[in-house]
Amino acid sequence: MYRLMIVEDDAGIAEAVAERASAWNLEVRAVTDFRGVLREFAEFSPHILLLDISLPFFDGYYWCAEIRRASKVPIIFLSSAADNMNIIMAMNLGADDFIAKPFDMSVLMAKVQALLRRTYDFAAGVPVIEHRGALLNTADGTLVFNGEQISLTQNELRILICLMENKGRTVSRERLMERLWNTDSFVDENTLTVNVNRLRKKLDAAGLEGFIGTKFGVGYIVE
Amino acid sequence: MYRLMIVEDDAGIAEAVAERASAWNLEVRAVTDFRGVLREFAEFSPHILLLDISLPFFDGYYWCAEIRRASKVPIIFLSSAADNMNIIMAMNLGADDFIAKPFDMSVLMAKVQALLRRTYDFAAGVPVIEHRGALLNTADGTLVFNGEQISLTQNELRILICLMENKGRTVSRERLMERLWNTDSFVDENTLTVNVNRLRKKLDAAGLEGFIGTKFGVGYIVE
DNA sequence: TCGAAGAGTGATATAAAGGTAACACAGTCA
DNA sequence: TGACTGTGTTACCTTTATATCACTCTTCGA
Repeated sequence: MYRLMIVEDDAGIAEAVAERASAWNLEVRAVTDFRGVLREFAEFSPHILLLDISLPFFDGYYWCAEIRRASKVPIIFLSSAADNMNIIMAMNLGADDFIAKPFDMSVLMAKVQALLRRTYDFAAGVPVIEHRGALLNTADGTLVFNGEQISLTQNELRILICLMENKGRTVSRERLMERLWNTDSFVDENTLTVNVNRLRKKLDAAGLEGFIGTKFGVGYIVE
Repeated sequence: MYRLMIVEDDAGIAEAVAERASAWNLEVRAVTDFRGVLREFAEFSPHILLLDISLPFFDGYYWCAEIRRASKVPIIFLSSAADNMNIIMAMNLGADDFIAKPFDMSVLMAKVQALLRRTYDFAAGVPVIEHRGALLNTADGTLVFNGEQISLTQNELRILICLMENKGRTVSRERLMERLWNTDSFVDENTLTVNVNRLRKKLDAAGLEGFIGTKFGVGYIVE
């Protein structure tokens, strides 16, 4: 089951989208704290994100840029200011689509489906990332390798998702910190180290030695 | 270099797109045989496909469905018939986006780039410098040559970036000193020598002998 | 209410990177 | 050629980044 997160200050629209998306069998979270978007994003870890541009406190462009620092999650902008400049700006910030308000709900849903399909592979109905024969199901947070199931904690799962979403590339410790604990609560840097360590132990025990590599002075990598 | 294929019977549009896409460093094929779309598709094997809906012989929906039987290539529809029903239909056929005619060329290009990025991984966009077949990934400090990966330390990376950005020109030791240690802390001049030495050893070991040359009394050069 | 699991903290251990000094070697010029 | 200066090489030491371990605190359910 895919998770959809919507950041939209018009409660009417947010509600309508939520209702319709639920009908499409999507789990929906409508953000209401427009200062804590990053925290909610990290918590909910959606498979797709709908972003309004005009928001209280910070605008959609800001959140898009922030989120793109740590995640490749598909992003669709929803905005009444749908002139060419805004569209181009959004795309350059890493957005995947741009829908003008008011929009037809069926069109939105069709685009959401298309983007989910594009991102999480055509055939599979489940968002699964594979590497070295290990299958990470990002929907329910299970890792399967060699027929055995490795159970991960929240923290371990988030770390692994972030690394596997970016496999082949180094993910900085800073990014992981942001993704796990969003700046409001000050968490020791070492806590990340410890959590990576715990994750590695589980992977090792399952026969996945060296699954997570260290790039000294930079971060971690799965490759 | 990505290949873009456009299926469009208005030669003016096709040409304009081809021109603009070339400027974006895309290889372009404009289909002219509207019965042999599949053959041309197979021949050219594009990374992305732009499809008009109203075409001679068969319409864009037909080709989209045909192509989707064998390929997951990203498809963007271009059409003047951009009502909701058409959009939904296109998306359900496996399209990735739908752009109404007439369209702004910059918007089209932004969407093409976004879709290529989404489909062929975000890696494109990471600043990479090339020389003598060696690729320097400035984001995570790795140098790839002959299939093997050389990991560099912070200092080594900075030196190499500075030299490769100025390839063909001699970079003074003074300038490297400035770039590595920002004047506030007084660092021995020899430290630079040592770091260059360490970098050279890694390059030599990877088969890149003489990658960094010395200009006696001036500085270092990559050429 | 007890115990197990998850999560954060601090202390300490280890490994990697960076800096320094001593000396060797190479270009330059009288 | 020999003195001088710039650069290369090596060994050693300091600093910093990461790993590991032991402990605490919280939550949650039996």
